Amino acid sequence: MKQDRATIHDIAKKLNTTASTVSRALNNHPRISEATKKQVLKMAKKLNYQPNHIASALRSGRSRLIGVVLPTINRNFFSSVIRGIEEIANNLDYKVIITQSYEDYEKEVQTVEALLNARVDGIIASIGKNTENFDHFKKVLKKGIPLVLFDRISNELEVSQVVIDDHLGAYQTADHLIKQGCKRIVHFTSSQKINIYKERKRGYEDALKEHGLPVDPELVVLSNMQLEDGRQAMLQIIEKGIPFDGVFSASDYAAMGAMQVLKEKGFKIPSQVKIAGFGDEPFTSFTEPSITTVDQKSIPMGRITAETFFELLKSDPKQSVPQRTILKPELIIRDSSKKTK
Amino acid sequence: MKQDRATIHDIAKKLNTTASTVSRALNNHPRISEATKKQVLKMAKKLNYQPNHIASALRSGRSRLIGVVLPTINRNFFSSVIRGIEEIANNLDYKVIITQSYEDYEKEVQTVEALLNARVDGIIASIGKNTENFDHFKKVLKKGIPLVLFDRISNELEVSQVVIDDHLGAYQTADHLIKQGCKRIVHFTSSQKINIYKERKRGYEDALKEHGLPVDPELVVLSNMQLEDGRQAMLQIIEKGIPFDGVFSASDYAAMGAMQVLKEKGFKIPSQVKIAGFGDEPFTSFTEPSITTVDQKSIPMGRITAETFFELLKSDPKQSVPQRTILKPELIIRDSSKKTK
DNA sequence: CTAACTTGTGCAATCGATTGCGCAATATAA
DNA sequence: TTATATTGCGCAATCGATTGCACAAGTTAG
Repeated sequence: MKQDRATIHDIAKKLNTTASTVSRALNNHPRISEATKKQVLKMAKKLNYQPNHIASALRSGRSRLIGVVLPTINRNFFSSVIRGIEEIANNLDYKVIITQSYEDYEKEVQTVEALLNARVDGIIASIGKNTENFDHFKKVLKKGIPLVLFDRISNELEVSQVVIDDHLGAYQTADHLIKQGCKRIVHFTSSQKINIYKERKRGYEDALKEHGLPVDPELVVLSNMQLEDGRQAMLQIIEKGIPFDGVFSASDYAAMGAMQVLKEKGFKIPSQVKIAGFGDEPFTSFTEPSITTVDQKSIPMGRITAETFFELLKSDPKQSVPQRTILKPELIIRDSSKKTK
Repeated sequence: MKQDRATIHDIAKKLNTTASTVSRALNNHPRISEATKKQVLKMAKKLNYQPNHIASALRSGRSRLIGVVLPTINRNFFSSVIRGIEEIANNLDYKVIITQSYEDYEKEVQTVEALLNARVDGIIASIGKNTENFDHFKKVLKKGIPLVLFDRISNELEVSQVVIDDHLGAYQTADHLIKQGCKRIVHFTSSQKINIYKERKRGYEDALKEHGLPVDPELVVLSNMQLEDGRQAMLQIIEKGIPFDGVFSASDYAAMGAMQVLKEKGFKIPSQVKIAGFGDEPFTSFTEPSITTVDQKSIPMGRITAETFFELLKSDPKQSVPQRTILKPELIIRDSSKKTK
């Protein structure tokens, strides 16, 4: 009784019918009678039949696998997005394969290649920092394989994508700092080749202009925006004696670094200097003072990315137009930017 | 020329040989001559041949897929473990499918079932909080499919597993607090059905005994140990007027909650009360004061889990003995437990 | 020089499900 | 009642690679 794996043939044999009929019955094919379907289902249950997805994938060309490519998984933002993706995919009985590019171009290319070989039904990706050539993604598109990008995107690609409105998030944050009294706001950013940082910087500048404040390049510092980068950047500004009364960092980690240095140097936050970050990293609510930041809506972003993906999957690959979704970020005001008259 | 997907048959045709030979040549079979191998490789490159893993999986029974089951991916510990797992798996050209159980028993069972249907070559899992029946894992073992558990394990299962020495981590932490002068240490823990919390509590108690201090059940609070739970627990202790001079929480989040309440109530940390958590969440180094905690070695844990998995995969399923690896945790001493004479 | 291996390849079955086509039986239309 | 549709199901090919077995040619042993 225990021949572990029943196949559709086993079911067919027991029912004196053929595998074709069983297959169609299980897939709820309209040309199979209700009676037959019922029988098949019953026998399938009795034999504890479990479909072999591999066999199905080979013949049908649909593997029910999605490949996800991202820089690294152990960062709050990315793991939250994956959470959202997996949630939706799981409901539709799709499996999610995750791979990491470690911000390495070669690795990203290899990884995409490997996913194609695994015959995933489509790919969801967030582009690595150092990727400037997009042929590997173009290849995916050319093959007619669904591709959706999120957060880190490229305008070079005609592809569906989901991002937050980085410009708006940054604009609102800078606007908020200004309204709290800041006149000279330091901005930490990173390579302007990366869409999100370019947009955030633009948002910052637009807010300044809107309020008639000068846009001073001296106040803008480029780095990788890790904790240490934020510290160094802040130190430099202070040592150079550049006057400032606010810090808006495009990354929470760099904001934290800046805050540490400021506190060490005896600046009072928020009375002397106000601080805001970006990303709503969990730690921002636990610091002292807690850090004003922008919620990137990572879990919804994952869900919407997955939904976009599945719509693409359903649609005719030839005539579908890339969907571009822009989510609204949310400014989270905390103590680091409180007005102190 | 661009018939996108070349198969081994295409290669065979061009070379006037058969698919068998091509297959063997590509797999470096010893019975194929070097000359033939060279030719095949060359033609494969020329045709831009990409193996179809699905077809290979169907015939060979090896899918090169690993299923990973965990409560939720967007928690630092778990995403770090996955990072480690994916690193190793990727090197060996295996793909990692991740699934989340959301600490839900039914979901966990379904998920394991689904992974089996996807014909993964094996499963790596961390058991959900509410799982008390392990039949789904026993089934995996019975089928001879490699299974490795990490962190949240069960003694009911004869299975390979990778954990940290929770007892040691907790013992060292409690020992440290005592040496810093604590005499009455509150302990936050969770369901004692979960191995890690049981072990941590044991470590805490053993340290007390070792130093001749009483083990007072009044000082032990059970909860889910999220931020809010930590707050509530701390409030209760304070309101009940139970005397204490230290807090050792089996979770960093609850430690944070406790710290917030203590500060709100005017307690001085660490001079009046010393605090320690467990897990080395990123935020613990950013709080004020920074929180003493235990590094769970999540990325190495992921790597070792994967390595254990692949050894299991190589070995004869019938005669392999479960491997149990216990990693040494590392106590990270920060300001929240500094001695203040 | 013959028996016994070793080497190098080909044949054909196989993994398990899907699916285009064909056909009989039944239903509907005219 | 006859012509046309519709319904329900089986046949057999197919997806692309793997692999046990057979066998010819070349090697080695005795």
